[in-house]
Amino acid sequence: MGTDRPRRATGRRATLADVARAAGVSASTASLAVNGSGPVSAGTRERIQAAARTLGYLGPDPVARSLRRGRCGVVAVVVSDRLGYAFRDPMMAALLDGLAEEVGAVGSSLLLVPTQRSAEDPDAGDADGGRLTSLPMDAAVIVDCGIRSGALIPRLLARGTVVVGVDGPQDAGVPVVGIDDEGGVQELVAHLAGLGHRDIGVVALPLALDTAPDAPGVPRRRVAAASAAIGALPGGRSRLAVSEWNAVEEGERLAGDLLDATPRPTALLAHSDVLALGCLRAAAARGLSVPGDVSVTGFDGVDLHLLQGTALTTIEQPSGLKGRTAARLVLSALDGAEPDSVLLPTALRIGTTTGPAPA
Amino acid sequence: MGTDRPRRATGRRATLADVARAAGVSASTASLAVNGSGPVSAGTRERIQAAARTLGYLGPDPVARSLRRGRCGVVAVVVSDRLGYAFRDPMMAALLDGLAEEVGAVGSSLLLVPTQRSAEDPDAGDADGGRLTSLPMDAAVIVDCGIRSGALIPRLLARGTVVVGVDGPQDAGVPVVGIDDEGGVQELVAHLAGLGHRDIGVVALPLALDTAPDAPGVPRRRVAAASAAIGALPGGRSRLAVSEWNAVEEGERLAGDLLDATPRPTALLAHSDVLALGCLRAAAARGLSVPGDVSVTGFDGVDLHLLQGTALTTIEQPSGLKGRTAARLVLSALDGAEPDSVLLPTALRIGTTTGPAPA
DNA sequence: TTGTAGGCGTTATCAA
DNA sequence: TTGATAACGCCTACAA
Repeated sequence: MGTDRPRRATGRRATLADVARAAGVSASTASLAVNGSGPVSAGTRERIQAAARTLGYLGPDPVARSLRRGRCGVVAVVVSDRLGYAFRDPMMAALLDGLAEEVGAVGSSLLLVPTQRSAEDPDAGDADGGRLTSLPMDAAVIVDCGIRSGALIPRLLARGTVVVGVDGPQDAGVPVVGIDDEGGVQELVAHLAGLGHRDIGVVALPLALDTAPDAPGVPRRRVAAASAAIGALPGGRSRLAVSEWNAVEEGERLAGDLLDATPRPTALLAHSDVLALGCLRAAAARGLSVPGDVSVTGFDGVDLHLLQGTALTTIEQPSGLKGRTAARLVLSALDGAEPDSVLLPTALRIGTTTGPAPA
Repeated sequence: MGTDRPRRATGRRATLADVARAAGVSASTASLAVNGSGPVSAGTRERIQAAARTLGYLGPDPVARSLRRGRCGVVAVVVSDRLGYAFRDPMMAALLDGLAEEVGAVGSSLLLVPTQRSAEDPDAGDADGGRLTSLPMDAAVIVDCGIRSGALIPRLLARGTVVVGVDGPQDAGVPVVGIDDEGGVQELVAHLAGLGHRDIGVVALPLALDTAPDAPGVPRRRVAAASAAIGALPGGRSRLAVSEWNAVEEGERLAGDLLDATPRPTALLAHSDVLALGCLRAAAARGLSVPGDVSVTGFDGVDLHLLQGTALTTIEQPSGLKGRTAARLVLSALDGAEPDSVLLPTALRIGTTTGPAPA
């Protein structure tokens, strides 16, 4: 457009300089008065405040202040581009809630940054479309489950942005808040094995959105752990179905495929509660009883609000705490510390969806 | 671990001026080259790019650019402080998805701003804790359902921020994307009345978080419409239970109270699908069959992933479209237009949770 | 207690 | 095609 006038036609908004001029003081004094950040005599302060009111001055411009201070009060959260699905996962809801609570306590807010849709080459330099690095932010939290991080993290770090991972990535030089995924899967398999299950269908989180194979993220870690644990059972057999995204519909579709196979697996081990809910629906749609005909396990321990006293057997993880912990790592890194990664505890929660393998 | 101190270790990050100096050109030319926003000779461009690479220049600083341009590429979404619950509402998920999609198309992102927790006086000047007006943003989308807006909107407008409402507030001088709440409730009541229901329990969204009574938001509008419509039935009787927040647990608690009363209402009209799910759970917990003993209706038309072929009777509203529409209003207002409010269509969807009133 | 000076990093304007 | 200049609005040493 060319006109050097970013503002509205109605004349510009009052600025601190205007206030200072009107009050007959210098801009620096006005700044002190407005921010309460220095000694100002009562009379001067009042004159300044009066001038501010008269001119309709609404406080310092956030952008200008950010430029000057080097901080803008924004923490980015990099999530899957499938926002609609990401938000429908109660585990993500709790995570965001925890994050927002902690960063909000210091006056910062969360900037939601979906990864680019349909990034062909995840390792391309602009896997993030250049967008992430052109938005104002003090720090970025990478929620690894469902993210192709590509060259994102190095670029953010080079910029001086604080980066914290959730559930990954490992070995990227950033602190990560995570859980023992492998341990959790092993517990589930052991539980099923104890009930006599040998033929287990695995409904996995989307591998396509995982980090690179050599630095596996949540989906690959859980898949590998499940294959290994099931394969180690005497007579153990696992069949893998990989979802396109973490959604109930996907769980239902994949579980349907697995349950229609012959012989039918006696248990389904889903890698999220959301996928597990889909498994339950698939079983119900086929008239199969749970756990009579087939056992189902999830992972996350969120409240799915299942009807009639059904409780999912799952691995509980502290999602809200995860968010709060990630926020604390962010804040301490912004304070100049170099926080270490954190591993949070999980627990097997046995519900009503697992039982003895049918004969 | 390791040596990741890309920040202050070697001094400041490379700036455009550094690149220009290294390439032996002026800052303005460097800017043109870096942004591709003007005529630069091939040779000069290459020298500049080489210098940028050498110095590790990563592109313009977003904050400085924002200050200069007067735009920062951030659209705030003001939501209930109960983020954990807000996000667990599939209707909010769809709304955010739609919003993110449209604003993302022009390179902007969403800034999540929860309203202040426990604001005593919603009309106080700093009902937003001063936070909203101290964060960088080009526009704000106020999701009215569950928000005390207080003095927020006037303050944002005074700042020159574009403001768009979703579901309200009416008459605040900002364009609003909404639906016909009253019409929807009336359709539901008519449907129930046609099935013989006269004694109807109403499970309402949190009024406490509503806008001022004289400019009612979604909760009050739906409550008023329900009272009026039920009261207009011959022999019609309504009982009201108001939730503290929009969550399944709340619906369950309130529906429990209503169902335990004598005489028991023959139908529950919940003002959101999430609350309705709670109603279904409460009925199940009491061994009441739906719709045999009690009918249940919701509002929103989201997919609750109910088990076993249960489908909620509800009012469908186009949540994703709502988000996309709000985004379009934002973008056109940022372009200098003065967009009008939009009313989106709804439709009654009859499921399996409503049936004839028991004798 | 107040004012002066300088700069945060970028980009629009205009002249060369 | 390039460069000099001037903001954008604010804040903080430092000086008075």
